[in-house]
Amino acid sequence: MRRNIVRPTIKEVAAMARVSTQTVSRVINDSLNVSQETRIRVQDAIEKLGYRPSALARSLIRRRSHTLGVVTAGLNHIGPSRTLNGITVAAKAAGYALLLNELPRFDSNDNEPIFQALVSHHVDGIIWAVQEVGENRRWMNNLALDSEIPIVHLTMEPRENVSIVLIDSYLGSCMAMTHLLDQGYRHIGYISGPLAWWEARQRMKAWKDALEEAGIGFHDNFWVEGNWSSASGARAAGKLFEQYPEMDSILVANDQMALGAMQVAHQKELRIPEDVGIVGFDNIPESAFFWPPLTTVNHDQYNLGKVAVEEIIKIIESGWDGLDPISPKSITLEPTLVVRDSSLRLKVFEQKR
Amino acid sequence: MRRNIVRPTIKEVAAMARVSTQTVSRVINDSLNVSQETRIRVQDAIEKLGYRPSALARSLIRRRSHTLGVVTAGLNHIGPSRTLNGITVAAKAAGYALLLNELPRFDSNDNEPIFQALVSHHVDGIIWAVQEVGENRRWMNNLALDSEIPIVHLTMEPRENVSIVLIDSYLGSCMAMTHLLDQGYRHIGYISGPLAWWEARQRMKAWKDALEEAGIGFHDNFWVEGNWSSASGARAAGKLFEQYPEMDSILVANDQMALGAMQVAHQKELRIPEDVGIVGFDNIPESAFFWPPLTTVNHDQYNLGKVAVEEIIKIIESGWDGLDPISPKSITLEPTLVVRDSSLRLKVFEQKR
DNA sequence: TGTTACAATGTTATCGATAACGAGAACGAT
DNA sequence: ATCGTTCTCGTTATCGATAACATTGTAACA
Repeated sequence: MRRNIVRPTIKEVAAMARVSTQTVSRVINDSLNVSQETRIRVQDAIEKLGYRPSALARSLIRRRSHTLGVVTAGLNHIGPSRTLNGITVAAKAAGYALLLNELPRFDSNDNEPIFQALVSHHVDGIIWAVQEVGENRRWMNNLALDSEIPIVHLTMEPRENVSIVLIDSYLGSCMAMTHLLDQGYRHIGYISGPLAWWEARQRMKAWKDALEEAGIGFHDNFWVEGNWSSASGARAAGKLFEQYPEMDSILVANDQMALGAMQVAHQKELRIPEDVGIVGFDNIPESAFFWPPLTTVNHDQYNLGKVAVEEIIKIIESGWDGLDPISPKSITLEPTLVVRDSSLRLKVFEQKR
Repeated sequence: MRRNIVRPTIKEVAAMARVSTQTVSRVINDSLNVSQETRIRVQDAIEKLGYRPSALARSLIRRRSHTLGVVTAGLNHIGPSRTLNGITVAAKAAGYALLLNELPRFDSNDNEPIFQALVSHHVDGIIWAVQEVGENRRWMNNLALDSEIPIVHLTMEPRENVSIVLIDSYLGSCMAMTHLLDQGYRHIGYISGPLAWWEARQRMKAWKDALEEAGIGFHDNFWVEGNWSSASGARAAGKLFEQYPEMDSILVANDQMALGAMQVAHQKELRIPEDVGIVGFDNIPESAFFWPPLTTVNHDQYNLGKVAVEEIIKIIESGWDGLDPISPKSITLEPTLVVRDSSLRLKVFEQKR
């Protein structure tokens, strides 16, 4: 019953225009060697039938799909979905379709099936938009390096012979620390993301290094590990206030945990930023409306996705045009610091004077 | 230089196993009529060559792609991406691939190109995961109704002969209003989403109806229109406090705007919930950690996506198996109310006693 | 013993397009 | 008049697989 109305194929167009399918193909591909007369006849037929070429058939014969595979994880979090947003926009601008895959967990390492699925769809390139967590890059050793299909990875530790795009989290944390020290905070606690995450380790290392450099030194009581969620941020803050009573500020590895920490501070009737300064990381849109507004490191995940697409398309098209192959490299994007009230202790003091 | 390592095809497997390609095809498709001996020889060859069938070639000959087109918008917002999350999980469970498309704006109506692109990729079905906003469903009149390809729409006004999955926002607002009235609030202001959105109109209508029903009545001073952002929520709350001084509570059409409203309340040194109760909508994960924690309507967008996929697969497979076609219908999911401190005025009064 | 049935396999056509090659016409050069 | 070019268009092979049909061999049955 269904499928009465079948999409017209190139054959029907050819029949209607009384030419061969090859000539129709020439018309839709803007080949020069078609007479004006014939071209118009074919275009009329196309118009009348509502014909659109099949991307599938084209991909097969041209051995080029103009499709990118995207592998992501945790789309229920805002970070990965902002990156995906950047990917969709850049892909559309470049005329590529996207085949989307989401891993069940961030640290999933059983990725050969996904890889195979993408290959079987003849994608021209793959964007592996999954953070490096635990052992979730081990599959690369067996598989991808000798693969003929280009891959760009997001947010993983730079390696030889791999294309990577990432945001410099270490730098972001440094900027946050400089700011806190400038504001006169000296007892700066830290709430980390899960240390299985490469990026969490980067962010934490910068905090530690900055403490050492400032001559403050480091102690295990100064920090607690969370799991990125607001709930874990709240728990971590609770522990920190207990184990580090002199603490006058907290650097937090993401905004959600910072929100949890702020809630705890409110419950303890501590004033932010006078009694405790708070700085987050990521600059989620809501953070400007936390109470008080949160100082945070702006981490442009949209742009991360966009740059990754641009890079992989460069790689694909260079290979296709027979140009010199682009050698794999890491591209590092820089974060910026967004200063808001949650850490502006000096401003409050001034106002009180 | 690149593409030395070409994927093996069924022909190479056939050659290595000394059988016809048809027999290889039988083996990979678990056909019964293959001798044990041959089957093993073929499987060995497959193994040795690392052969995987081409999804592209299969889609073409089988006239079935096992691919769904997904059209979304605003992936930088958490709502759409949670829905997408549900879509990816359900699609993977059912063995379908996803072709992703993101509209440049929520109210984009120039959708024929996107539709054509999906059709040209031979998707088996389309999930139109874009809210109904402004005129963004007008394209359906021209195009989709006589199309042979099944479509499921998310969150749009129920219509005849269209498959729709939606969450009952009207009901959600009603639940919120009942709760506020129970808590003794009588001057309930409203911050709406942009009224070009069908869902925003639903949410608002329930507020209005509940006011009338409670005998409180309605005045234009009682509400302000926002644009879903926290910033607009803050602006709206500012206006409301001015134009509606007796206001003792605000129902807000989403959590982000509620956050903005709470910030304004803090700035005015109003106590929440004693001086002003606040209820949001959506239950974003952060809302449990606002200060105070936000009462809100839980809107399961993950499930929305999941149900949509299950529904479209039912439709696709019924058509494919020649079963009775499933007639288009609306599926309505129910929200729930999550009560937290921002609206619990009675509890605070009790504690003070 | 011939007929039938079925299991196991191969051959050819097909999905919807393009690549590769070829052929006729028009034209100018020799 | 012959030849080579160029333009226009058609024919055949191909991408990587499966559908549809054909063929062979063997066991079972009348």
